[in-house]
Amino acid sequence: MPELPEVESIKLTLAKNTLGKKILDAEIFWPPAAVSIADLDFAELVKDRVIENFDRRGKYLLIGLNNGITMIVHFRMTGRLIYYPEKQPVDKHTHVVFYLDEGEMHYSDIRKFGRIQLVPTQKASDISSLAKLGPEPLDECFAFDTLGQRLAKKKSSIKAALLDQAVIAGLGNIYADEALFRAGILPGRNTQSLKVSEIILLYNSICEVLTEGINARGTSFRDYRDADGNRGSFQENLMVYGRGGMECKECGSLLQREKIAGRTTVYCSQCQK
DNA sequence: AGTGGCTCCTGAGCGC
DNA sequence: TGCGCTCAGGAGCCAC
Repeated sequence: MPELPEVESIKLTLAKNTLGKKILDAEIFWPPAAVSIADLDFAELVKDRVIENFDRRGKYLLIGLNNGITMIVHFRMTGRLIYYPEKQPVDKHTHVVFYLDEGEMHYSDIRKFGRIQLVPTQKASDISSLAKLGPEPLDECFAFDTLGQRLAKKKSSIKAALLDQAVIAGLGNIYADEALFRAGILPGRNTQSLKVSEIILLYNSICEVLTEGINARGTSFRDYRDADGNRGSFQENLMVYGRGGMECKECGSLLQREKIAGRTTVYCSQCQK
């Protein structure tokens, strides 16, 4: 499931392949995936437009076109945006195809949760899903005290707080569990109970796990692929996610699996306090 | 402001 | 082989 490192990897591979290319046409095979502006036609709005820039906010990918329109992509669970240099047949999960002046860009999504939404570029940061996002964890201005201040306002479990995109943008179930393991903090701990020393550990763990995730070109636990169709490799480094009932790689005790904040959460009751 | 439940979806994995 | 069940989950929404 694309979280921050995966979306960043898609952004980089897609930019490498499609920056400056023109969209000759778009074909929509499953209309709910392609959200247009008001009642304007999606394909008409992107047709004959040049892909000008790429950006990312949290788990959202922003693709700027030269007519003042931005495509905001959220992949949710199984969304993929893949560039093919040659003509590529569509399959049952292909929802949108962008025909470029060189190659094709296919949006597919098995579970149909993801969306490509068109917005006027000037208003992109105002749309509610982007406007409410918390800070980017890898921005230079994001310091541990920023994290501390934002956590201080929460009264939930630390796991719920990390998944809350308004607190910090880009973490999902995988990197939240991994960051908590590295910080040695139990996911069910109330946010208010965290000491400053633990928030510093957590801050460092979040930055570390996301940076390593990006360097590994993402985690391909199951479905994730970058825009070249390649898998990432961070799944090899996972300490807890998807390892419930298995031995902790640090201490050998059995990893616990529990629903916290409605999400399957894996942790080590020995290494995390 | 918090939690829990529901919704959107399909495929994998399991028991029988 | 195949049926039916459960599970996976990001985010928006609603009720409490």
